[in-house]
Amino acid sequence: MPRKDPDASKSSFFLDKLLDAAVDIKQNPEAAERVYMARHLVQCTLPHSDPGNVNIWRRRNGNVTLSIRPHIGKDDKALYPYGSIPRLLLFWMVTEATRTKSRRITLGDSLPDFMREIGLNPRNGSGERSDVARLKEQMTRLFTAQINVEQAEEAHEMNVYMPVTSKTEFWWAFKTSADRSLWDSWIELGEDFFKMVTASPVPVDMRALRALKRSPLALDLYAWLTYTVFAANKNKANRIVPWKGLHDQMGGEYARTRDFRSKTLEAIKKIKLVYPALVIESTDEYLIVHPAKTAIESKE
DNA sequence: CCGAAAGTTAAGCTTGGAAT
DNA sequence: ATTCCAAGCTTAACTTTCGG
Repeated sequence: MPRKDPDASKSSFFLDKLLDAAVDIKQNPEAAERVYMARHLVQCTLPHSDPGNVNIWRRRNGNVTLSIRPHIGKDDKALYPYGSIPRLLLFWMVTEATRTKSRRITLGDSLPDFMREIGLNPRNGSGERSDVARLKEQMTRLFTAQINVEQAEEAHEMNVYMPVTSKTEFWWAFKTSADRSLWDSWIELGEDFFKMVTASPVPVDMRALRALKRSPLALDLYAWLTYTVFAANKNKANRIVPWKGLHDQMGGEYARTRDFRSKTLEAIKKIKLVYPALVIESTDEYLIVHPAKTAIESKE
């Protein structure tokens, strides 16, 4: 009873999931699963793919520069966090830090539960390409990295160098399913990193993250748009953002801003499915974000 | 602007072996 | 024999470049 039917079922599993999430979010706005991202990390973002063995990695947004100093592995290779997994981890870390107001964050006692919580699938094998293996790799890369924020104004310059974590303890018992618990695995966020991420958290909907998680660009844009709408509402005015500037802060590595622009507009189409209240205008030079309902109903 | 091509990453499927 | 994993394989998506 073979699963044949190349065309019908093939259409697009991923698109189905996106549409399911879109319907759910539209029909059940009150069921939002509120998670947070830090404002600074919304404005400057992580690499999409492995930058390879380079010394440092930078993103600039106006006079704020975010850089990442990677952990150096045994063979002297730079190990950057990249792709969607460290982004999902950051959403989780910021959310837990905000919720508990504590630098120490526990991972719970079950690895599969933890994975589901951050939007990964614990049951897709354990090979090199599985979520478990990639999660473990990206956890190491993210937790051992140092994130720096450099703020330069006319007569004033402020630099903060923040190790993401100061201490970690993991109990990976991967061998058999009975051992698949994290016991009391925990991480302790670096002091300054903790201050930064809890200073001004931006609330987003976990359901949207799960739907967009295949695209680092879409994840970044969704969080950024949520924040930008919030800022537009606050000023009661449209936010007018030059494509060039947006490209600098989250552009992946597109050589031409116009390529970045067209890919971003495609990603925004998907984001509008999970954030239907968005009102966006686009010109050759600018992306214009209108005041609108925020991605999440404000707390009562 | 549009679409094709090339290179990465994500996700599902298959297989083989160990444990029950 | 059946179940459960680990590992490998294949295909779908995504990112980036480039030329018409």
